[in-house]
Amino acid sequence: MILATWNINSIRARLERLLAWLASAQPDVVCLQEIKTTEAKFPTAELATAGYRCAVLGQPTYNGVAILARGEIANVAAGLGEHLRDDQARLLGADVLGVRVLNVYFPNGQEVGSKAFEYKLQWMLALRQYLDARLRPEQPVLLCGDFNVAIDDLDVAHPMQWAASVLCCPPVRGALENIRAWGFTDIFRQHNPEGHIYSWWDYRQLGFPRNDGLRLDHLLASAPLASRCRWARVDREQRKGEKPSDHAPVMCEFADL
DNA sequence: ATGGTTGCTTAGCAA
Repeated sequence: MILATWNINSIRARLERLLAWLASAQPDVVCLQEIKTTEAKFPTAELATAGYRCAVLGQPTYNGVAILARGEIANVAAGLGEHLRDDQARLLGADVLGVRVLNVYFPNGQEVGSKAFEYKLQWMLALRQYLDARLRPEQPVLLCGDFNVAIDDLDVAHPMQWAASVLCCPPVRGALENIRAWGFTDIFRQHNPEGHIYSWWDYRQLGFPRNDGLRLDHLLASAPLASRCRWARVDREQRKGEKPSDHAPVMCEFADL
């Protein structure tokens, strides 16, 4: 099974690119973030024609996540439930090919010390509580999406410039370690231990041409799933050309699924 | 320190 996670930064602005990429990359499962639209305006028909079923958690203008799959999508669950009650569309869980897939779009946090930053830390703590309450690390679980966190300095082209930012600062990295400690392996890092492979480049300041990027989009797998991972890579081609998202897809393959 | 770019929605916010 080939799975991808991609912050597409508006699915309606990127639909033609998405359809062309699905046809060439041939993923079985795709987790999208920042679809920036509602269920009603989601291009369900176009994706069905391309061979994908969709589970969508939408919101006007901001956020929004969706899971696309060639097979059945079952037991769809939206949000963090009792662990964090709000109206931001940031988490969608579903069973796909025997895997519990959790598609996440973490809050960015804007500035350290801001209300948005406090919300980010609260959201991350609630995610750990959600995992504790609903799932077991002995199950095949994949937590993937845009985490808005660079796990360590191997995920950052210029670590000094970002050390104090909402993407890298110690409280945020600590909150991510708390989530990882539930029972996840960073399967991308496992297969790319040298680091310095990025998934996001700012639109400004020639971020991509300079490869001034960060790895913010992650694939975290529980042990029984991590052991099946054959490879993981970033599809940098999708950051090139006309009107790219500021993120590239991160992909992996699992054996025997 | 600020601004640089993009998308949604149409001025300002979020990233």
